[in-house]
Amino acid sequence: MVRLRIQEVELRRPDLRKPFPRRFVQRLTGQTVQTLTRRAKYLLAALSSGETLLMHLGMSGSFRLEGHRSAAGTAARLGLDPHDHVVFHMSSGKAVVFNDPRRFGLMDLVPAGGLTEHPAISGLGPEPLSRDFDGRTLARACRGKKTSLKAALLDQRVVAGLGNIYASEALHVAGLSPLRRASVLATPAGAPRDAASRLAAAVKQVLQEAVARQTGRDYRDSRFLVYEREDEPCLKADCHGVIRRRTQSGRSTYYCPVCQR
DNA sequence: ACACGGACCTGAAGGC
DNA sequence: TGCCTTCAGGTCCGTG
Repeated sequence: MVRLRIQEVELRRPDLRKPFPRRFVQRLTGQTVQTLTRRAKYLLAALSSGETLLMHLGMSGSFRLEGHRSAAGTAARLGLDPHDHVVFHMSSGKAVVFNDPRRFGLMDLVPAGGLTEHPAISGLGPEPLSRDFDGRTLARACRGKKTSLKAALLDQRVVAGLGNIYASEALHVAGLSPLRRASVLATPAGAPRDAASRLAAAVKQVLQEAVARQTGRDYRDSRFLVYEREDEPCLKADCHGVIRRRTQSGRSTYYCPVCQR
C-alpha cells in the first residue's frame, strides 16, 4: 500500500486492546502511506504528515486485501465479518481490512518525531536479525537477571520481537534448558562458542527459518522442534529424550530435558 | 528496580 | 446434542 492515499477509513468499533487514538479517522484520511516498516512486532506506516501509524496484530490479527468497492457503498459489497474492525479504502480502489477476533491488536498514531519515545517502542531491545544482537549483547542484557532463560527471551527489552513459540524453539536449538537462570549467559566471558553466542545464533536461525517458511500465515500449519510436541520424541540427532511441557511465567514452555542443559 | 501473576478477549477443543 | 470449562497468544498493569 506504499505510495497510495488513504481515501476513507471505516472504524467499526471504538477500541481493540486499547481505544483508538482520538480523531483517528480524520487524522488518517487523505494521507499517503510513504513507507511500511517493522520494529519488533509492530508494523509502522510512515504517513505524508510525518505521523506514524503504529499497528500490532496481537495474536489473532491479520490484514487482507479486498477488491473494488462500488460507487454506491462499501460494507455490504466487501462482505465484512464482525471481526473486521478497520477498513482502509485506498486510492487504488482496493481496501485493506484489519481483522482481529480476539482484539489483542493495537493501533496508534504517533506524532512526527515521536516514534522513539513511544512507550511501545522506547524500551525495545535489539532486532534479533540485526548485527546489534549477538552473544555479547545478549550476555550483557542478561547480566544479573534473576529470571529464567525462557522469560529473558520473552522480555522485549532483551531482544525485540521474539514470542513464546520461538523462545522455546531457540533454546532447543542452542541446547539450553529454559529453566536455567538468565544470568548464566553472562558468566565465563568470551569463549568463542559460549552459551550466549549459541543462543543468539539459535534465535537468528529459528527466525530466519520461520520467515523462509512464511509461518506467520498460521502458526498451527507449522511443525516445530519442541512446541506443541509434548510426549513426542526429541528430534535432535542421537538424543533419545522426550519433549516435556511446563508453565513458566504463565506460558507454556516445551523442551527436551535430555539435550537441553 | 525488578519479577511475577492476573487481566484482557474469543474461538477451538475437550469433558460431561 | 449441547453446555460448560479450559487454554492459547502478547502486552500492560498492579502487587510484592
